[in-house]
Amino acid sequence: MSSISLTARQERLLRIIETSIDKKGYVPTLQEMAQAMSISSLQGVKDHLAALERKGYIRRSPGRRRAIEILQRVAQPEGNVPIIGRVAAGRPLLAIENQHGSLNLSSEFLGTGTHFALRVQGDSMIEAGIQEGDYVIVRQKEAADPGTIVVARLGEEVTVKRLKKKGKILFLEAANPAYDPIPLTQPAQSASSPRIVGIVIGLYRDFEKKR
Amino acid sequence: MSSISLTARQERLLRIIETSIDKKGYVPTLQEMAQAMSISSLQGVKDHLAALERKGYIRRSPGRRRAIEILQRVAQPEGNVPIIGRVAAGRPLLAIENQHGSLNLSSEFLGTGTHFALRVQGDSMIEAGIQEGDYVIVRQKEAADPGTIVVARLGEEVTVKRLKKKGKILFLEAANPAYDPIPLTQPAQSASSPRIVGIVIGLYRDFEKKR
DNA sequence: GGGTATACTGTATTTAATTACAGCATCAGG
DNA sequence: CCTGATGCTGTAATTAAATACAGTATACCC
Repeated sequence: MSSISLTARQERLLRIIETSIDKKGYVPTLQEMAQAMSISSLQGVKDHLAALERKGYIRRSPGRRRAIEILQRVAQPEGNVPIIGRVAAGRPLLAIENQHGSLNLSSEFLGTGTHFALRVQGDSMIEAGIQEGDYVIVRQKEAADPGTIVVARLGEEVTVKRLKKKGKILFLEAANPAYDPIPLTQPAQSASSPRIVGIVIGLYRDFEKKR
Repeated sequence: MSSISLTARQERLLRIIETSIDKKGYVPTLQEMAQAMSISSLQGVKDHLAALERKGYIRRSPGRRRAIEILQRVAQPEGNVPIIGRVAAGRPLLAIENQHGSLNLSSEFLGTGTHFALRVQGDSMIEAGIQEGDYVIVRQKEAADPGTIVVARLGEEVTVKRLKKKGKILFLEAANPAYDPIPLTQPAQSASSPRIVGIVIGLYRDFEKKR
């Protein structure tokens, strides 16, 4: 899945082309790309395109107008949620380590913010209707309201829990009574203390292939 | 949501443009459209484009090449699942009456066939982890294997049930024991007898806005 | 039965957009 | 310190593709 890396300018150009296709439905002209890149000469754009083609990100049809096909995207298209295999415990943002594919949801379901999907392991949320193997759709956020189902990081582990408030202390509670609630210090006192990563806004279950 | 209807030829041209954008990422030329439509003159294509623009389906930028923006699609893009409000009891295929939006899923989750999404009403499948308000993703099919969760039509009603086999007779069984199993005659004897509409291949739950 | 929309054929013209050519500056690697 | 890649400027030439113009035929509506 890894591929030849792009320079900053090359990546910017590819993003410009991707955006135009997503928003308008057609490929921009060299002139438009030059303007968007603040380049006064078309040759500069051509050079970047040649580099993108050489690196396997696009395919051009020489001579023909508007004929740039994108083979490999750099930006996620709108509504595309990456499915994450493992979540790294780096601070302050999550590093998306293994991307196991993607789920596409209409933006009316997503709302604003950065989203990712996570495969649920274990049965800790079975009473909330979340089963093992389900994909939870998560919006990245460091804070949440009590009652919300959140994704939290506990050391190296990432779990799905319900946020509860007892008195003035917030707890991460599993829907399964076999698990003990975990107190949440807020703001987090150390790098290793429990931390909210995001809130669960959706769930997808695949009845066919339980991969 | 209703719009000015297209003639057969106009609709075909719009589909050709949509397909090119979906598959290649760019708009076809008039020459390519003419070839795909089996028209030898470009003027014929231009006339159709003018009609499509007049009816509000596309927007063109006069003089500029490749500049056709689609404002209203006729074909669902790949992976797009319409959310159905009501399912008409017409035979033999379902008539999609009210479209309440759409859900977009990567084709790796969908597989082949015609799909739609349905909002679950009632708690008849609560023990299978399907809750009221969930969207079930359905692949249209008239037959299913025992054990599968299916969508079936019972008179004017459409319900989600599990297909069970007892001896040689197939039953539609709710996961909730409060409901009685319904025997399924196969093949269906009359227009009003229970009929399988499709199989549930996925489920989406929205935790945010319970619309 | 005249007016308007659809659905084309065929050729000529124009131009939007790509390509070509000639150069220059910077930086990293061997 | 030479070589190759990146990252540009600027002008001229070329051409892919849209436009323009002139017709033809059918069908429907008032």
